Parts: sequence; structure tokens; C-alpha cells
Amino acid sequence: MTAAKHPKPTDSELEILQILWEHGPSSVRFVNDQLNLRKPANQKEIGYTTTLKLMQIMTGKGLTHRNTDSRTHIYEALAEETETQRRLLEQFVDATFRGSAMKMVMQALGNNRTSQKELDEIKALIRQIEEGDENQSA
Amino acid sequence: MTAAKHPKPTDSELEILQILWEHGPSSVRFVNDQLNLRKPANQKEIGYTTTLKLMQIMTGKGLTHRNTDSRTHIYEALAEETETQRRLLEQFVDATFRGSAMKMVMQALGNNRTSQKELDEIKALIRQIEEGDENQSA
DNA sequence: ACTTGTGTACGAAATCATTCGTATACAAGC
DNA sequence: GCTTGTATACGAATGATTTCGTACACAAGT
Repeated sequence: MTAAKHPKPTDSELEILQILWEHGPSSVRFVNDQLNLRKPANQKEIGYTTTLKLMQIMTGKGLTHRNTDSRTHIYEALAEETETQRRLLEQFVDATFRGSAMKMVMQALGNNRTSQKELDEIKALIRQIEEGDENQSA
Repeated sequence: MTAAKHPKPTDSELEILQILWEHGPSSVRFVNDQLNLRKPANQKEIGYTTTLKLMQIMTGKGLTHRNTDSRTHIYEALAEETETQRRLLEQFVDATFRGSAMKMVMQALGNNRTSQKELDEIKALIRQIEEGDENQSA
């Protein structure tokens, strides 16, 4: 067990995590600006204190850590990107595809026009899995 | 625009849809039983009227249709399975993988132990995509 | 020292989803 | 006709998430 025990982020929390993952440790102001930049401008702006509150809650939950050295607190994601995605993906597959990751992958490949380059990457990955599989137990 | 205009189901609604998709048109009683069968028995049972209410709401939203000919109403999924999954998948990829279906597929293949049989299926699918791809752009 | 700009703290409203209590209807068996 | 078992209807409690109002702190410029 190396994995940390971060709770499941809510949708809004996930949005914030995405920004922290992408830009590294950030202030509330920065995160709030980013959030609003993403909105298609027809949607209502997210207030500063809303974002602040969320980030405080997230720190309470252990999803983020904050550095309070300077007056402007700097928040950093504690939940690891890959690990979090893995966990969410698992739940999503269960709920939406009744546990069949295959069906989901088929959907993802079938529906979106996947470029040849991407297909090649997947083929490479499959090859890799098949090879590295010989000594793999559970 | 061929796609239907079904609203996004909530988590509970999705659970119910799964049952309707799997078993076809059903009564509230049946759906409720199925829901409780799935629970690991340590969880609290879902009350009958809870399921009833949800299914009524779903009918209101247009996710299901109900036949009231007999005293026991029979509900049928209106939201199409594949289409619904496609839509949910799209949102999920956006929220969790910042839109990169590739990354998600890699995760799905990499993390879960995917069986050789499944890998073969995916390879077949890729081949299929590549062939039918000649006139496809990005 | 005072104003202004920018920050955090925190309670509580607003929203949305879930759950269920309770009223009521109806069919079948007695 | 009355009881019993099983239905639906619907308002309202609960619970979770999101949003923000408002209070207060602090630094910098004047």
C-alpha cells in the first residue's frame, strides 16, 4: 500500500485540482481567475470567496496543503493526479458501464475520431502490456 | 441533430437506468428489489417509495416512459444506453482528464489488469478503425 | 494615523439529490 | 362489505455541495 488515502473530490473540487495539477502551487486569486477563464462567459462568474471556501474545505479534507508563510496563502495539490484519476475512473466505469472497462474503451475509441498517431500509441501500449505481462502476477 | 434531448441522469437515476437497460421494462417493485440485491448487505436498504419517487421524477424528466394500463405501472427506459454512456463519458473525460480520451484509455488499459482476450478485442477494433478510416480527417 | 486594496475566516443561505412518512386507491379473499 | 396486501401520489425532512455576505486583518501609500 503506497497509495495515500485522499477522499473523493466533488466536481468543483476536481476542477480546482485540475488547475493545481496543471499550474502547480497557486494562490486562491489565481485559481479563481483560471476557473472563470474556462467558463464560456455566458455562465455566471464564480465569486472569489466561493473558491476560497472550497480550497479551505479541500485543505480540511487533505486534498490540498497550504503554505501560510506569506499573507497570500499558497495552495498545493496533495491528491496525486494519476492516482485520483485512477480512482475516479474505476467508479465511473462501474456506474456507467457496469464495470466493463472494455466497453468504455470501445466507446472512447469508436466515437471520438481517434487519430492514427493516437491509435499507434495505444498499439504500442498494448504491446508493452503483453510483453511485461509474463512475470506479472495479480 | 439526430441525438435525443435527455437530461443528464443523476447517480441514482443511472443505477435505475442500468436495471431497465438490462432487464427491459419493469415495475417499481422489481427495480427496487434489484437495487437492493446489488447492495453488499451491509448497506441500508433502499425503501420502496424512494425508488418509486425516483422513477416518477425520471418520467417527469423524460428519462423513462411509463405504461399505466395495469394497476402496477411498468417503466421503460427512454434514454438510450449507448447514447447516454457516450454523453456521460464525454463529460467525465473533460472533468477528469481535461478532455484527453487518450490519457483515459491509457489509464484504463494500464491499471486494470486487462485480459489477453480483451486486448485482442481492442486490437481488432483498432484494425477496424484504421481500415474504415481512409476518408476520415482529424 | 487613515484610507484603500487585497487578503482570510466563517456562518449561513441557496441548490440539488435522496429518502421516506403518510394518505389514499384498489383488488381479492373472507 | 370489510380486511389485508400491494399500488401510487405527494409533501416534506435530510443531507451534501455550492455559493456568498459580512467581518475582520494587514500592508502600502499619503
